[in-house]
Amino acid sequence: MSHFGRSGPPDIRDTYSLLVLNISFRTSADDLFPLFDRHGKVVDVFIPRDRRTGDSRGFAFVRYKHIEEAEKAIERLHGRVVDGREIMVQFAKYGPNAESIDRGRISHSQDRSPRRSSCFRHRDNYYRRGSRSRSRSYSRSPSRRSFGGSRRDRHRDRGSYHRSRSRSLNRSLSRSRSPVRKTTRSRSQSFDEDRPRHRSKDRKTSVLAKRDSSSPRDRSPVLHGSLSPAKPKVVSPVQEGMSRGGRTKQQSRSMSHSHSRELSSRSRSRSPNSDD
DNA sequence: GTTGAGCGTT
Repeated sequence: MSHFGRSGPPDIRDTYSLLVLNISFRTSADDLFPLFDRHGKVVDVFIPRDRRTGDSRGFAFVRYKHIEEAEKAIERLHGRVVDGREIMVQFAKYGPNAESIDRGRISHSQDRSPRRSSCFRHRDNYYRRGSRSRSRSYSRSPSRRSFGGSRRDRHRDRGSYHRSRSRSLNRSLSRSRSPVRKTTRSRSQSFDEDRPRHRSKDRKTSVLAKRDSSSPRDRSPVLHGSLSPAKPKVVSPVQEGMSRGGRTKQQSRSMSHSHSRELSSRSRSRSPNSDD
């Protein structure tokens, strides 16, 4: 969806597309439009969003009708601080169909691209399908003529092409590793395998259930909270008891049920290891 | 209140 509320891109024939990087996650197309429209006729402003969360992905596309206006906008707005962040403005190298485009120019020669299949287009599918091909699989033309290539290339060559949008999820998962896994793994496998399944399912449903944000500015932090480890409150005292007492996890599990019931029914003020 | 490499749409 574009800034003008239509479905899909507007008349993009012979427009010049600028990629605006490093915008704030709170910056909306309405913020960028007046800024860029001062330097020429802006045909469209589009901020790609994460399809699941709806969050901005931190960059935008601004389309101009004339190339000289686009160039002027680059000169004037590159490095400008918008919403607290120094934006980078450059010609887009790829069109909406991941075609290589010339200085951001979008002509009508993008009927269909054999390089991509539609199921691979969306970023959500990249990391799910390919083990390592979840990054842009479309061929990048080496003609990076515009400025700013060196900085971004440095970032890319740093081996950080794992920058998929699931970074917060990765952080959460890496943080959620509990030291409990160190204990005896005799019959604890069923327990160890059960817990993450429950959690991931709960997380998924909660994310889907809470996807209700209408405008980006009204975004509620509950989204990120649901993506966080989100360990159940009742499990923390049980985990403490497990790691300290060193009892088997089956026992702990059966106890955790009764404990959680007790703790929820009673005033929870009891110490979890009061049964020693 | 929150992240920060990078190229796109109901």
